[in-house]
Amino acid sequence: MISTKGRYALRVMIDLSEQESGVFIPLKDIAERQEISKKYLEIIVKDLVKAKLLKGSSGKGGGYMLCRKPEEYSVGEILEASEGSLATVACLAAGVEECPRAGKCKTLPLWRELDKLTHDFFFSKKLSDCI
Amino acid sequence: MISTKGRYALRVMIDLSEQESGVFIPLKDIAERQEISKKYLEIIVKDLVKAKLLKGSSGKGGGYMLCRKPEEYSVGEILEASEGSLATVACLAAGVEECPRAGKCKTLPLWRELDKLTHDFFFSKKLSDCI
DNA sequence: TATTTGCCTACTATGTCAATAGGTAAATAA
DNA sequence: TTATTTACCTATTGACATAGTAGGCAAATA
Repeated sequence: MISTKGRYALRVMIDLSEQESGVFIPLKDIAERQEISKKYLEIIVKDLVKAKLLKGSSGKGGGYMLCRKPEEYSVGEILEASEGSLATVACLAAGVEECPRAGKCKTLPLWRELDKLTHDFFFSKKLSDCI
Repeated sequence: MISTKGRYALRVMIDLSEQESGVFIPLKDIAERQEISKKYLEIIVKDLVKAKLLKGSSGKGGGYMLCRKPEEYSVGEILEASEGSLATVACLAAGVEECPRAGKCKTLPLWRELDKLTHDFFFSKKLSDCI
């Protein structure tokens, strides 16, 4: 289940794609257009900046700006930056030591298949496909 | 993210598929084979019984039994019975009033597409495919 | 009647989600 | 220089879900 963090992150990125490129857009404006609390968005854009998907500038005339063109972002990397992991089951999340039952687990192949399906979906989809 | 409830439910159903059909299998045996706490499994099989995927019988010689042949169960109905909903985003969960932004939401088509993708995956996959 | 099994209610510890609150730092314009 | 605007930082909170545990009652069989 994709949480509000991931969904809002995607909406922020889409919102920025629709604004004039090359200028910093204040978070306040994005929050108003998207009808999302600015305070909460601060948390979300922080992750996006950390992942180098956005850059921010303080002070008057500041705000946030895309680092690349919309067609150069995959939806997957945006969601991964905000959600942390897109794994569909805990056993397949990155940085988790392998389950001792993995060898005999009858369900693992199913989860791997699902994981690949959603991963391919998210990473083939571009931000520009959402405008 | 599929939780332990759904994952364990599937393992119980697979386990039963591998036992002699037509006889009741005690939950204690399933719990030992699957290395899952019997107490926790009680909660899980209760949902499966309620959804008519399993039938239970009390007393000596009792236990749980499949209601149909393994090829007649989809993985989707098993997961839905234990997880409650397989919706990938809150906005698409059953019984939720439509978001007021639905008409102009740029992300909704993406979530619908994802939801269809996973739904089709889960419901085309049969229990017999997991043995 | 004893034993085995399912079935029922209640409880709990931990963590995540979805925010809110209240500041500091940086940049610009008057 | 000063006021204003903006990002950026840490901390806190209430509600809920997750992943179980505990202890018993009811039913069926040997």
